[in-house]
Amino acid sequence: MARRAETIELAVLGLLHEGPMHGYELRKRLNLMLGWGRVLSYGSLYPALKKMLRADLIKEAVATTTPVTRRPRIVYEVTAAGHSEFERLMSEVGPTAWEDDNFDIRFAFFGRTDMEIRLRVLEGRRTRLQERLARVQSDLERTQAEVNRYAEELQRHGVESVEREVRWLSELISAERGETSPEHQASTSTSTDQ
Amino acid sequence: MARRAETIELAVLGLLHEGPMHGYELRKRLNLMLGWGRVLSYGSLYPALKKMLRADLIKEAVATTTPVTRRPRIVYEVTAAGHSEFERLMSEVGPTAWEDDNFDIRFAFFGRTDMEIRLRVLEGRRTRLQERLARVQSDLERTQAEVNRYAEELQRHGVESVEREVRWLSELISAERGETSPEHQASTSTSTDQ
DNA sequence: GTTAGCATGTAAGGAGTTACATGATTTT
DNA sequence: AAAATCATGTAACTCCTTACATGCTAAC
Repeated sequence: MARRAETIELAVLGLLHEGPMHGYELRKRLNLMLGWGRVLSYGSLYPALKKMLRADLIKEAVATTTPVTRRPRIVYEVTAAGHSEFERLMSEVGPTAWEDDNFDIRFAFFGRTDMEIRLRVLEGRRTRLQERLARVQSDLERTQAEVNRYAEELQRHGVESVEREVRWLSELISAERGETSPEHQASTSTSTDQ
Repeated sequence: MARRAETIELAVLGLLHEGPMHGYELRKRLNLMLGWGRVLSYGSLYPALKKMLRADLIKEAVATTTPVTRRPRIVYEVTAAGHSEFERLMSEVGPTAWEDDNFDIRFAFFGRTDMEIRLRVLEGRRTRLQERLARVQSDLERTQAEVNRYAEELQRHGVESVEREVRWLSELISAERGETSPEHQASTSTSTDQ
């Protein structure tokens, strides 16, 4: 269960919000968006689209810009029900929102949620990562395992990566709180730890 | 297929090399080792152990240190065949060795391979990540997608993370080559796939 | 004219999680 | 005494990837 089915649903709904799209394009955009790891396969996307069609979350539409010469492509757009579903999914706060695979796609569509939700999700994720760090720390203490040089280096790099993400989240959180205007730049060098 | 079956096999073989262990402990050690993401469930580990038993890669052994009072635990140790299999898996160079999920566990057991193999795997992974960066770069150029602020920030953070891992790999490669200088050079050539 | 990319699907199968079952031992 | 953790499994189910199948279109 690398990604829960809901994640791809949310992603499709979110992307389709930008305008009608067909499957192939949807896949490209998705892989660009969260392509830091596995890519989504057609065998996964097309059935998902069919399922969403049946659930009336999306509907087929005519590709207006398609020249007559081109093979007719099936273009999807969001229905009213799909829009509600998107809103519902995006306003979820709780583990599902900040677990590894779900967080990214939610974050990408943060522009369409309230700041209150954004803050809760960002803080939730940060807490999650900090718990993870604490757990590894305590596990390491009680395990007298003869760790070799490489395993140790891997551990160190892992910890550093997570700590880095925690700092990133902290910066985003203070940015959210600091500026009420949505026009601020996120890449400030505020070194607010945690 | 978050992790290919071979990965858990390699991990078990590698851990068992440190001495006999039972399932529960194996799982804990494994999750500590690569716990930056999903944890391995029992429903996954125990069947894998059974399968490895049948394949004669591991065998049950008596838990020598178990007090009589304790419930007898099934302790596994590596067979000769298991040892060969470990060697075989560890000397693989090629995509399977440097894909996301496989790389970590291989790296953790680097202490038990030749430097030649280590260098090839490290370089292979670095090339992989660099290709990924290049691909995202070029995809971004040809996509005029109206990326919102948050999606952009996510992208930026992703790129930075990968770039960071590339630097890490470069440092490790230099270290392997005996160049103990903390600074890494951009020199590289070997990217031959296999 | 042939390769590469566009475009849409289906079927089989693998891998692994969740939930279920059960019970011992240690810690609070 | 209760709660946590140790300890070992199985069955059902979900999700996803791989491989297959098909055909168009742009570029070289």
